[in-house]
Amino acid sequence: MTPPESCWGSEVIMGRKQITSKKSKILAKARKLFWEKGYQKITMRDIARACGFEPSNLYNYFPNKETLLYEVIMEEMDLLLSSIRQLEYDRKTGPVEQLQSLIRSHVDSTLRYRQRIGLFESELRHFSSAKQKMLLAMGREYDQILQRIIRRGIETGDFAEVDVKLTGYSIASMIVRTGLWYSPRGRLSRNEIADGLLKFALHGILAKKPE
Amino acid sequence: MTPPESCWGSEVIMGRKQITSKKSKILAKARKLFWEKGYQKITMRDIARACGFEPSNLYNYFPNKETLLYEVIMEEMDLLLSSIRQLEYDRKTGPVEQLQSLIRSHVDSTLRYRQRIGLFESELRHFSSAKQKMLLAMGREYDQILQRIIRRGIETGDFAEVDVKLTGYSIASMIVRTGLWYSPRGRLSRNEIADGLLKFALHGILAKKPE
Amino acid sequence: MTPPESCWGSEVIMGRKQITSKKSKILAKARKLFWEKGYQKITMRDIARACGFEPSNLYNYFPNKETLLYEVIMEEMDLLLSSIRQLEYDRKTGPVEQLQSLIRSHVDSTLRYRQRIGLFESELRHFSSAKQKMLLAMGREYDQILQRIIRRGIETGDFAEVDVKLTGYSIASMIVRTGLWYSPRGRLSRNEIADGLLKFALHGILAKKPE
Amino acid sequence: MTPPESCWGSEVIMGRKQITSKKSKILAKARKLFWEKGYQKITMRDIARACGFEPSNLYNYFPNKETLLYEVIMEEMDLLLSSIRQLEYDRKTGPVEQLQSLIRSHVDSTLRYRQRIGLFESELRHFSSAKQKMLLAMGREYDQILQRIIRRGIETGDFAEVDVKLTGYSIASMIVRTGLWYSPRGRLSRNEIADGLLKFALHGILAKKPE
DNA sequence: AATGAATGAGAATTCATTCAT
DNA sequence: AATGAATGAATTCTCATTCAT
Repeated sequence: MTPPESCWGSEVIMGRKQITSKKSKILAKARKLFWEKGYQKITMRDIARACGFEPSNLYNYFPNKETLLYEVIMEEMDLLLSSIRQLEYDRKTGPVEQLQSLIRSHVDSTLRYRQRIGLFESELRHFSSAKQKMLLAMGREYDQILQRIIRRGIETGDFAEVDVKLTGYSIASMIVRTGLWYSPRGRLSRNEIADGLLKFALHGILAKKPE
Repeated sequence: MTPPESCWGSEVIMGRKQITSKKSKILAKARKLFWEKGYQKITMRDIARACGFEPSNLYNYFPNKETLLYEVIMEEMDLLLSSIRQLEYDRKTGPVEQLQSLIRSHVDSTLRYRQRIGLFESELRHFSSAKQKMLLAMGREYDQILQRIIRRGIETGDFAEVDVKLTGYSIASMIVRTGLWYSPRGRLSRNEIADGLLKFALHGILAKKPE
Repeated sequence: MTPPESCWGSEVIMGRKQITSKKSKILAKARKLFWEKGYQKITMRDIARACGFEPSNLYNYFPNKETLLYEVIMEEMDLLLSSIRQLEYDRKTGPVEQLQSLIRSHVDSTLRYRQRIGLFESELRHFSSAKQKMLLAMGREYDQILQRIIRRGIETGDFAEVDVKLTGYSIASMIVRTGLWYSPRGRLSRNEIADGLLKFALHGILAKKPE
Repeated sequence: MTPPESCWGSEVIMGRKQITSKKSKILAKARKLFWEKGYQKITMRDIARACGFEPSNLYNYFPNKETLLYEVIMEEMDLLLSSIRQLEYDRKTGPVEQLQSLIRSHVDSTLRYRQRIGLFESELRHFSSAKQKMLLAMGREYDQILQRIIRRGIETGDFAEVDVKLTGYSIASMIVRTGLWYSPRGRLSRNEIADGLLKFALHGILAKKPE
């Protein structure tokens, strides 16, 4: 899975398109259901029914339920990471713009499917340790990218001397949990949310006291 | 629920048979387990074993597993709310101090039991609608208190004209998710975390440009 | 229990009145519940609650649930039998009047508590064989009395030469199942039902062809 | 439900996979057990064992135990009704013959499986109200047919002016409860029972007084 | 006479999964 | 690729009952 360069890679490239395209259809249905109700509450039957066939057929595509969840999460993380990886080595744009870019990508990724938080965090313990490692690695990569941006900002003098980790976690947390209250028909659009979060992350809440 | 004087009050009162003591012992065990592994993964047998008796005995105290979870969450929310409710009507201390106080209470409440996020959010749908309403009401009360502090800060000119809701949610999110990475033996103490979050919430990440 | 002569005997006679009176209060509550919902659906807790105390206390009066049912049934059968036993040896009244008397007693006994049939028949297999024997004996006694009336009627020439058993069972069946549809506020009173059944049992449904 | 031609019809039809055959085998086993011991005493394990597989497999055919019972009863009622429905519109045969026909059908239906009364009546409250309605409707249909025969008999002058409902219920009751005492090796055959009941229903018990 | 705590046996049901076809 | 039949392990929950007090 998870080709290094592009999140689209794996399924479009090759000859046996159909298998993979079927797989990704299942993944899409499963993703939706997992987000809506949570991994544990969704049964293989639910997923199969959503796909229009019988549960046993799922096992022609995925060895078990856990793997299904694993691939759902991987695909998502992959998507997110591939959209922010570039920031790491991009020396042209300043830290503020980088942060803005990361927040936008992450907000988008988060709010595309919403309704639940923690598909990642709260189900992590279901996985075999090999898969846990993979997932944690991707989580860490995200954290690294964000922290690197912060660190660079401090170096350039754009950012204050904050606790890098704490700040990184805080920013990520603000973003992830937008999924809890966001509604497509709500007061704020995704972009407005992203901008609002950026503003808060940059300036905090305090009024600028005029000297 | 909310005992009038102290959060420990109700069960310490002596004379009669400390009605709650057995129930609250069970709740304590259940709380620990739920936080550690998540509601779904914990069985009634697990809880009973932790209590030193057989599963069926649990049903002498709680009509079902859901109610057990409900009471665990209620107790926690109750504790948190009772420690920040006062802030609402406190006109003596300024918004910054109020925010500080709220963050400290919430961080403490969050990190007392840790290891899992979303015992509240992610399990909400298990509940009967009556219980959902109660829990949501408590969630809303928390939000109201936090937002009122922000609003007041804007009125007094201490805070900038931020989006009150978005900011409130963001602050809460930062706090709640500290549970994911906090470790009692980690680099940062609870107080340091609370202070770090406050600082970030107040000033954001941007360096103060000297005019 | 079940003293040979009178159905009132056991509890009124003696010194330790209170125990027995309490017992019979419990029996009364249990009877009502058993008739309403059936033996299996009624729990000891249901009965205890109806009596205003805790389940464990029931065991101070009855060794187990089965015995409770047993005594409920016995009391009822006893009542019915004691009101028809006399008919057997009564040579003064004719068979028609005897049949009338039996039907009235049985209809009354049946419709006092209604809503369910077969408290007797359908739960019979729950009992230990000793109790089964007792209950069957009482059932047989009822059958004997009814069949004796029929037989005597045939001898006197009042009744036609019917199959005694089949006819006896049929009459009893008609009576017992009135409980299924009888309502205190229905079109027919208990007496009208009893009279209707008697009339049907006597003349059948055929019109009298005038010769 | 009611197969058009014969009560065996639906499952014998070949070509496809005899969809019902497996279900109806289970129903047959379940029917036998329910009649023998009663709904409540029979466990899903009992039924599964009788079928030669594990309990969980039952749930591939019936969503729950209640539905199993429901289908057992429906099948039986259906069979009975389809054998007497025709009587309603048959103007050629007189009321006496119609009554005879109904009694025979019902006695047969009742004594095919015996040993218990009230699989219908006494378990009615287990059902969801939708199912209760269906079952009650079938019960009412039976009552209607029987009462219509009686009413017509009165109109033609064959029957006396009896209370139609009371008489209908009485006849049905006599029949239903034959199940309690009938034995295949007993003194009376099914036909003799049916004839005896008919005779009793027609003439009652009174001797014909010669004028 | 009454109760609270506890239990053990068992019940229905769920569900991921296997496997032959 | 797809399915129907079957399973086994687990899980929640029920309930009569016991027993010390």
